[in-house]
Amino acid sequence: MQELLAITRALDNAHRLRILLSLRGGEVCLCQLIEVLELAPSTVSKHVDLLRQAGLVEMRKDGRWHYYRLAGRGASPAVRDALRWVTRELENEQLILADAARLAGVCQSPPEEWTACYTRN
Amino acid sequence: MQELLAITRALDNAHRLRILLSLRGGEVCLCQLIEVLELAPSTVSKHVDLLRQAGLVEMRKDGRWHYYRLAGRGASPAVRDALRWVTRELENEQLILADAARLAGVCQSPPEEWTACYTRN
DNA sequence: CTTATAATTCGTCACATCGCGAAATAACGA
DNA sequence: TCGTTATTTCGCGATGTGACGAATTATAAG
Repeated sequence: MQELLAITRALDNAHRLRILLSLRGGEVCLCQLIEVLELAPSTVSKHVDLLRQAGLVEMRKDGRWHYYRLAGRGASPAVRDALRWVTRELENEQLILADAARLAGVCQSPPEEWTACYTRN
Repeated sequence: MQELLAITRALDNAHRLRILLSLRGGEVCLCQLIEVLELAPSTVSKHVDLLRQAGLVEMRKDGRWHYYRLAGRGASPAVRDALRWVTRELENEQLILADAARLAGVCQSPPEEWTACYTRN
């Protein structure tokens, strides 16, 4: 019960759903998610942490950057079903398609070549 | 997106999950759910209303009694997947089994033959 | 060592949620 | 009609959530 509630709680927020759908294509670092969602860094950090607590997302640190990805083979059935469910439901949503387009722009160049996250506008 | 959020919001509460699992076997009226959950009538009423708004349960009025059941053939894919998901995840939970046992006791006799809901203790 | 950048933690504020009891509503029965 | 029972609505209080900015930490670059 606790595991399922952690998952439903994590899924009960539009921004967190958008994060999950943004991770369909593979790893994305936090600063890229900030760009996509247009939220404060601290806010996005808390969102991904909640997704991680629910087991929906995994993290990898590479220097300054923290890369997030959808939970993989090791995930529980509850998590895998949840990810399939939300992906199937939302992948054709207008907002999700727009996020994907924006993310594609942000991912043109790797973060090393960016100008700074917070100083850009 | 709005439909999915209504569902995840409805699923993000232990009492509402217990209500859904209590409806696996068919129609149950509100006063029986009150017995199972041991919550105030107004509280349970609000919970089932939220489940109904999300499309997860349907209602039928029969005199004084309001009978609730899981959404059926007419339900959207999102709803049907959600119900399959939570049912599969929880049907073997300790608490859910206990609820089922209590509900079986409450359903021995139809509500017409009960002593009053709120005067019993 | 100093600076800059990515990310997190912390404190705060506005607002939503969940529980309850009291009161209102609906429907049956005497 | 009047009382009883089932349900809903309303208002309240305690608690949780989601947003932000400021301060802190970690790592890389100069």
